[in-house]
Amino acid sequence: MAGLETVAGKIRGRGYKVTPQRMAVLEALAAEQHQSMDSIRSRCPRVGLVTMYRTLDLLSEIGVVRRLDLGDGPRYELAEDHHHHMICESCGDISEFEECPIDDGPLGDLDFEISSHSLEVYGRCAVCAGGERR
Amino acid sequence: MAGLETVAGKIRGRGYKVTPQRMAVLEALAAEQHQSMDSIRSRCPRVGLVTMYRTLDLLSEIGVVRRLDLGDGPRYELAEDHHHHMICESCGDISEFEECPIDDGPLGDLDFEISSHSLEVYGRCAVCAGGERR
DNA sequence: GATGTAGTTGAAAATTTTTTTCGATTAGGA
DNA sequence: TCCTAATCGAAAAAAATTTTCAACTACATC
Ligand SMILES: [Zn+2]
Ligand SMILES: [Zn+2]
Ligand SMILES: [Zn+2]
Ligand SMILES: [Zn+2]
Repeated sequence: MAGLETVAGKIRGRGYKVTPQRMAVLEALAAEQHQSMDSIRSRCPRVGLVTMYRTLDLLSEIGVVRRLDLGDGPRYELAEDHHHHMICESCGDISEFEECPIDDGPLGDLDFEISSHSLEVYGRCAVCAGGERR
Repeated sequence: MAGLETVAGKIRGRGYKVTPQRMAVLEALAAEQHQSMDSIRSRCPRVGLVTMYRTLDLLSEIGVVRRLDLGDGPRYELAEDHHHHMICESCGDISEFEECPIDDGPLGDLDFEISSHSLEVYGRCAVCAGGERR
């Protein structure tokens, strides 16, 4: 995982200040991927709600954090490695996978300059799919 | 495009009633894909806000409508054909493409039972990319 | 066509989520 | 140590979504 030191440097590099609140949010994010606002908040009760919103905005802007829209409210995660999500519609579990069909085999001629993308698959996780043999 | 008659049948088939409000929302949706709540509402001013929310929920539930999360607020579109979206971060234009890397080449072993997926690409549309040769 | 009823509607109010204000506080350079 | 622009957060405002509940209506049945 990219040390928080590195992130601090990125923040300063952009002319922003490294504050205890920002570091607290980063640590909260480092504890677990794709957390909801409430989850993050409960991990750093000292950080005010407004600051929370602003911090997540700022971190997203400088590319350190990624905001996700997985169906229920917004979620956030550290934008370390590129990956995609599998959302279990049965138990709500969210897991990740690295394989990327977009990077692997480029799309045909879309006449569009792609800078990023997101891919989510919905269905049932291994546990919920139960013992049912494939 | 799947006639609205068909949809009416699907609504009745699920035990729901076909009301003027529901048909009005469907017609509004048929006018244009991926519309925001406001856009849909302006196309059927007679339908109350609460009914609007409930109708979109119901239509999503029976699979007639697809709710999209493309960055700005939620958007809705008729779930006719399978396709994906290209969102221009410069002008905000949203366009579609049929090519589907997930259906084409299945993902590796994910140990996950996929029932649906969504894929969005962000970047600059042809217009915004300007004359810049590839 | 008239009747009964469960499903539906929407105004108002309650909640929840996000943004704006603005005076007090602070990180970090000089 | 000083200074100042950046930041913080309580409070209020605004926006988005949901709940209530009494009146209304689609439609199956008679
Ligand atoms: Zn993730
Ligand atoms: Zn990818
Ligand atoms: Zn679309
Ligand atoms: Zn697809």
